Amino acid sequence: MLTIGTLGKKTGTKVQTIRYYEQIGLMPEPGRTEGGQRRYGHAELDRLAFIRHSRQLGFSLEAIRELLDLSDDPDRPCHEADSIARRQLKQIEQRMARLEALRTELKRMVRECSGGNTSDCRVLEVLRDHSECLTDHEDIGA
Amino acid sequence: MLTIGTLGKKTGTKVQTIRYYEQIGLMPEPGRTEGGQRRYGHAELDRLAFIRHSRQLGFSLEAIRELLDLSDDPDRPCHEADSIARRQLKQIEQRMARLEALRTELKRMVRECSGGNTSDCRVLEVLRDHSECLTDHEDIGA
DNA sequence: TTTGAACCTCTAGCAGGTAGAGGGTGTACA
DNA sequence: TGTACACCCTCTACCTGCTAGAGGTTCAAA
Repeated sequence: MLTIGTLGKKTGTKVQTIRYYEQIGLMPEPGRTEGGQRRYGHAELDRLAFIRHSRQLGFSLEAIRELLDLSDDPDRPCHEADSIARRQLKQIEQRMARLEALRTELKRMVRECSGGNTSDCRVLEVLRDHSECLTDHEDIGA
Repeated sequence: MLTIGTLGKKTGTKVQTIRYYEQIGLMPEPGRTEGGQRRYGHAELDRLAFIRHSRQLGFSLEAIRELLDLSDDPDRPCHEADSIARRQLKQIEQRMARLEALRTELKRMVRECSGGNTSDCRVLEVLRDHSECLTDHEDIGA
């Protein structure tokens, strides 16, 4: 039987985060000692490892919830899991494209910096003048 | 004199967001009509455009606060603004590298999906088994 | 003058946690 | 058996960067 702290160490998760996952129903309510402390078994360790790995791949908690539901039911067809993963891949590719555009603009800004005073700083100037901006950024999220 | 709605349209900012920027001290308290409605001039329009453009380049509100302080003082040396921009560029390059690694792993997952049942789904299997994971993801942020 | 779009404040909510207060538990060691 | 102290508990509030809605007021065109 594992304490919450041990579980946290084994999976690289903060104790508070494990309790948070329990609160939102992603982790089950574990058994308790007489004194009320949580004790976990292997099933919970596996489940938490699954969650953490999925988070590291950028899946949202909602997507992970779906994936966990799927993996609880071995007879459901695989394409649902596959399509969640594809969706995730697409999101990541979109984010990368966006970051690529930002990188180009920032590089240009930095390259053109004169090293003088802020009054003729290229960085500030570029930020002030949106019309020089080549990229169209619809939304701001990372 | 511009209403808050007009300012919002000109800069692509929601009205609530402008009020939020005022609340956190990023935008100044503007003049008001007798009835209490906000009215803006050109200085505020420029300032908001600066903020929005910086946000679109991924700068945090704190970084923008620094940049605005710098640009308010034309005699300060430029290298502070330059280093904020370089920091931002670095962050973006780190994020891109991270996303690149995730993309590789997700692509592998999706490619290997059998199309059968979840019981032998490659996607779920990979998520369950962290040891197959080639990348080391320190933190999860986007 | 009337209509109705746009404005006002205030509070609460989103993701995905993190931090701290104030107190209880479990166990190793003497 | 006592005691130290690391770890656990709940609860609440905070973080970023907004967004939504309730309930009410103002402005400007027709």
